[in-house]
Amino acid sequence: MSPQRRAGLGTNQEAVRRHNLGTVLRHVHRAGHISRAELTSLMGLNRSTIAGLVAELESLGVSERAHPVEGARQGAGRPSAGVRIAAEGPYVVAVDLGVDRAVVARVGLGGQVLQRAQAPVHDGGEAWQVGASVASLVRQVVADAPPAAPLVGIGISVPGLVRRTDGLIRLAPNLGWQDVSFGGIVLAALGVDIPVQLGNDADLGALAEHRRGVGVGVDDLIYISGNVGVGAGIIAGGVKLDGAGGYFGEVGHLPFGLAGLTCHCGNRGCWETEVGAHAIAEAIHCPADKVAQLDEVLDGYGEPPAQLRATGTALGHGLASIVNVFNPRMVVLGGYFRSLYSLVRAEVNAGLTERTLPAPLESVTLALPGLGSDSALLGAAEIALEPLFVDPVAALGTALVDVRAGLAG
Amino acid sequence: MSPQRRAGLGTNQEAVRRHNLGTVLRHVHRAGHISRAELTSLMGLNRSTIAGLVAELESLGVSERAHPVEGARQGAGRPSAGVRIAAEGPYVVAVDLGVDRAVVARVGLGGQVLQRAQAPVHDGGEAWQVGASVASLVRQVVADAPPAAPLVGIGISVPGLVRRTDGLIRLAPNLGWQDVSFGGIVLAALGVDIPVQLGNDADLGALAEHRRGVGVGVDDLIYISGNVGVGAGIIAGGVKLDGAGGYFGEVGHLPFGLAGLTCHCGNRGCWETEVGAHAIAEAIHCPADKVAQLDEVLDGYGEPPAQLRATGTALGHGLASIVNVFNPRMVVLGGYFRSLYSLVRAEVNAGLTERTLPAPLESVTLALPGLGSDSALLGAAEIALEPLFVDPVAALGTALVDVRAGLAG
DNA sequence: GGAATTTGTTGTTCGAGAGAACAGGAACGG
DNA sequence: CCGTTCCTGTTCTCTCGAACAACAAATTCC
Repeated sequence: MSPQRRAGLGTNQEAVRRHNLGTVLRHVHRAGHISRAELTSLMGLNRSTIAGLVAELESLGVSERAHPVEGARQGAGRPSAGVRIAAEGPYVVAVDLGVDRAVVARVGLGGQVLQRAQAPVHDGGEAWQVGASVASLVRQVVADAPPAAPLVGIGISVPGLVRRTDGLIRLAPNLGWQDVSFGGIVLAALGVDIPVQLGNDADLGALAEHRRGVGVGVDDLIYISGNVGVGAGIIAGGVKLDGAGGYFGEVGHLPFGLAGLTCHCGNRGCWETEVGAHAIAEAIHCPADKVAQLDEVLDGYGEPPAQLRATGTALGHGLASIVNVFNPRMVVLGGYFRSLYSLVRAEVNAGLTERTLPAPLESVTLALPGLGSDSALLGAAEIALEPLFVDPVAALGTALVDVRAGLAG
Repeated sequence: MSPQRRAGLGTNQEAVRRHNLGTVLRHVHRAGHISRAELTSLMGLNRSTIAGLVAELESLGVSERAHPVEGARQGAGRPSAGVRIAAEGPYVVAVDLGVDRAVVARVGLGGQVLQRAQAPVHDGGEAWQVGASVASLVRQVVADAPPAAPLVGIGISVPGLVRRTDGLIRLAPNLGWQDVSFGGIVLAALGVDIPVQLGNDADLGALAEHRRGVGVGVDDLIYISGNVGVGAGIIAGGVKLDGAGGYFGEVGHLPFGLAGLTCHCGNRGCWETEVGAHAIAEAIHCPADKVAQLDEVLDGYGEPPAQLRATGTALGHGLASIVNVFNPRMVVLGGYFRSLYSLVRAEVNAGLTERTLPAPLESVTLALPGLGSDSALLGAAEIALEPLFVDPVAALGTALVDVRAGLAG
């Protein structure tokens, strides 16, 4: 699931080709439209080698020749031909499973959302019901796709703990799920067998912001997600961290709460009891049935009341500990923290500065997501696309070619 | 400093050879004595390719042909010739800078300590004084080395924050240092210019235990070091985490302390105020001048007094949070925690079990260091050896060949 | 003792990237 | 307006490293 290669293996020449082909595609995916000259300098390979790789990608139907990139290089010399994602190229389906709604999108190489659909998800719905409605959304989203374009896979963002090895949803408290094989359920509802990847919403938010959001070029970042529960996704050295089981970054139960309130996990003083959605909702007397739309409620405020300012300070203090431990260059505040931070920015910053050690403080920045509320969705797309960058030929081999017929059921 | 390759680069054929040669050497280093047949299956390369790589390593003088490995394979077939570290092969010097003493060792490929020396370090000593005495220890340790053997580099373990980019010691509270370029000081005292690597003691402990200690084969582990201050080194996915500046894993200032004692960092309730050496010393009425030997004091106890049992519970509770966040497969308790854990194992385990979430708890193990008190020292050796595994030819090129003459000053 | 099995060795093949030579296309300078 | 300069795409050849095949060597098993 992670892009890390197995350590200790040797490299044969087939692996070289695979890696280089995948890396070219990764660059095209990142930039959308890039010149061959840029590819040569980015990858440090010879012009002729790049030409061969680009030609192979074109023959695979994933990229196509394009006009030179606008405003690329100023000066003399022959302009370099562009490479861009093919119009009828491969795509994936991304699913963002929220507490109250599911968003499904068709996302092409390059990270563009080509089509989108959503539907409400009933609280406490059974997994197979949710799976059926997700499958129906998938069919909608895929209906207008070019017939020749292959479907590479499905990526699903889940608000809960996802086991790394097999994508099993171990625990999703806000969905009321435990040990649910949601990937299999969706595939069964669709009646196909294609690669499915699942991930935690905070992890995927971090991945998306790192690749396409405010965190582009930032190799050490943390994405804190407020989505009823509080979680973090961590990118360290440019790599998404998973932990032994896939549960890396569960910061919601760190005991930052001085009041010592009891948490649903059984312990006391968890950070979630201070800055979790339910805690905030209670503090500002927000009705319980609107907790899922807490960000909209917060956006409605002009001036923050004192309770929110105190929450902002608590958020800043908690972030200080997180920064001390993870030493990130950037912390992205996602979910309802996005709205909260806009309201009480001063308090959060003060709380952070007050408690962070000097060394980690000097290089860290707080930021809002560059992808708005689509972070997790686009992160789901990224993990579904990942096989293409590891081995384009193999990934296209397992892709679903005749999508309409395949999903007709 | 970290073994991660720069992302986005292409692989040319020169890089392939470099990588494969380094990987063979890495395996020989790890195993000490390994058969060529094992190398072929581990690396997935052809027999003849491995033969060529091994021949090159032999011609470089880093490995030599050996008898077949004892008790390797049972069954028919020609026994596979062994590969082992050359007797007069390259070595490094490892330095473990402690609070009260410096240990210096000559360490060969394969991780064997070939020679060792130590000297007390005066509390509050100036960096140049410490540097001079370290340099003198280095000369001792190198004196009996085979004259043909090259010195690849120096690795230094420091109890403090080390900046990743240049190895500057940003802050070492227990040495009273701030912004000290200790690597340069030692090199100047030696009068040579060879590669020097510095690292935090907990980080290096984690690295060593992962490669040569209890954590062999465990790709997600945490090493908690108790050395006056409390810190953690984290290996995730088989890679040591550094963070943006190199300060990843500073867990000593997480606010786990319910009593809310004031810490030297200015905040309240830091974990160090509960399980730090000074806190423990105070709790058991240990004289202040023996804090540096806290482990020996603890080893003197037969039955733990109540105060230590409470400390054990606090340690367990803190570890629970750490396990929740980092989701490791193993937690190694180093420094004086080694002695403490042996005394109050039950309390630590109970505290951990009580507060860890079910999912991360089910896969985690507490362990004692497999390398005793040499973890940080051997970790320092590992980072000094690392260049050899990235590019053996280049690393041997920058190595010091005529060591006696070079260090004669 | 012969068959089976596994490995080391040697020479050849194959494939991917590097490099050189040439052509194409634009900006620049006069 | 035209030649120069600069950079890039294209094509062909070269080089190098890994794979492959065939054979020899060394051990176990029957």
